[in-house]
Order: sequence, then C-alpha cells, then structure tokens
Amino acid sequence: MVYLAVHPAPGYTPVREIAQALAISGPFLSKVFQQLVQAGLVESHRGPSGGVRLAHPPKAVTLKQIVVAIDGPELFTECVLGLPGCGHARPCPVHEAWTVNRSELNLMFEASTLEAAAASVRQKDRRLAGSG
Amino acid sequence: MVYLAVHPAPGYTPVREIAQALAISGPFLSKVFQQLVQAGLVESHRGPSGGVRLAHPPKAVTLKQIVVAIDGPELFTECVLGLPGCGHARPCPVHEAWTVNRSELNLMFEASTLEAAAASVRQKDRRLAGSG
DNA sequence: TTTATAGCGGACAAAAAAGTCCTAAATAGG
DNA sequence: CCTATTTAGGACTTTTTTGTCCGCTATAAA
Repeated sequence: MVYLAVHPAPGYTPVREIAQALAISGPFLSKVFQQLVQAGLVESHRGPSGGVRLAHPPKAVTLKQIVVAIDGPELFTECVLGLPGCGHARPCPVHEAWTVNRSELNLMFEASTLEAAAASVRQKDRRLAGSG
Repeated sequence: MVYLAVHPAPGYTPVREIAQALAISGPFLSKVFQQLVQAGLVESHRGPSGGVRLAHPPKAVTLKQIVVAIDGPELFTECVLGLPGCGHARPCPVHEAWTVNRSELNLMFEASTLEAAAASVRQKDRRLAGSG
C-alpha cells in the first residue's frame, strides 16, 4: 500500500509489478492484497489493464486499519495473556496494565497514516523491501 | 510466577502443584519454568521437597523481564515489519512511528511489577487460569 | 544405601501459520 | 467470438511454533 501511495498510477497496478519492485513473491503478495480488498482498503479489477489501487486517499488510511485487515483486530482487543473471556468482570492479573497499554497502542496506530509513511519514503529515499 | 507470589511457601513449590492449581499441563509448565530459571527469575531445586521459588521479591520483578524470558527481547527491540537490519541508517516506512510506540511499551512493561499483579489477584480474587 | 521425588534437556509429535500452486472467473482488446 | 491478462479462491505443501514424552541427574528421607 505504501508502494501504491508512492507510485500513483492513473489506473490499476498489477500485483506482479509490485511484487517485482519489492522483491517478494507474487502469490504471497496476491494473498495479502486479497485481504486488503476484502477489508475495503484496496480496490481490484480483473483482466487486462487490471490490478489494484488504493480505495481511499492515503491521508485517510491508518496503520491500524492495515494491521487489522491483515492480522485481525486481536492485537487491539484481546487479553495479552490470551485468556478467553478476560474482561472487566473476570480480569486476568495484568488486565488493567495491558488495557492502558493497549489504548496507547490504538492511539499511535490510528495516528500513523499511509500518507505519512509515503511522505517518509519519498523524502528519505526509504526502502520498502528487505534488501535495497 | 503470580501464583508463587500469591501463595508464598517456606521452601520450594513443585511445578506439578502449580499446574494442577492453574489447570494447565504439567510438562508444558515445566518447560516454561525452565526458561524462567535460565533467565534467573526463578530458582529450582531437585529431588524430594524440591520445586521452584521466586529468585527475587515480587516488587523487583517486572512484566517485561518475564516477557523477555519467555518470548525473547524481539518485541522490545525489533522492527515491527520484521525487516532485517532496519534501524536509523536504513529505516522502514514506519520506523519512527514504531520506535516511539516501542519505547512506550517498554516503559509500561517495566512499570508493571509482579507485586502489583499479585496484589491485584489477592484483592479482587482474580483468576489465574482460563476457567475458574 | 536404597528409594521415591522432582527438575533438566533432548527427541519427538501435533497443531498452527506461512507460503505456493493451480484452476476458475472476469474482462479488455483484436 | 476468441485470446491474453489479471485477480479470486481453494487445495496443497512447507515451515514454524507449540506441546508432549522419556530417560537422566540430583537429592532428601527412610
């Protein structure tokens, strides 16, 4: 998604192209984009001149949305010990501590936008892939 | 460790006893305690009347120490995207955002002590296990 | 000294996650 | 209409993580 924000195109960008640019596997990235499409963060189009594109302006997309789309909302909702049913009524020993922690995490991930990440990449020639 | 803090014993407490009290598997808990012993958070003693006990007063043990002992220091040191070599020189797009985030996490996990968790359990009759 | 107890550590097994492959469906262009 | 392209989605494989088992060593008590 950062790639799409940094390299805006008039139409759709093929997943394969992104995969090559980031030096990651095509099928794998394809799976990731399926999740992003289902979450409504990305729009896709099949056939020739098809591909993917951002569904919203980068300013309106947060890091939290992306994390939730790919890894699920558990990080922002669940008990840190993984105890099922942990909540105000039946808290685990670190419930309060983690609740505070978690809300901070929420704020930070919500404050971090795709636009900010893209700007950072443009300005600092920042890498997107593991090598390069 | 919360159990040990809540149920102080004159000598060592067998791992099996703790496993039964918390309704979790003995061999599994045994593995966990091996890690805690190696990390120096718990002391063990073999043979009859052996078992485990806290190596330090609960006040002096932080949640961070326990997390690091069991899951490793990665949570508090590594790039959130998992890019090898991500750092100040070659940052990933969310490097700064995550750095801030991570130091907050550090502070919170360092501020949360075993004593606090144990007190919480004692006062509020808080459960330690998944059911009960 | 013998015996039962208890943690240690390596090998093994099971479960979950990550990643790949293949076929189908859509669609733009000739 | 036909073909090439490109995502969708399910099945499969590989890898990683998680959890179990078993023999070994230590040791307290009889």
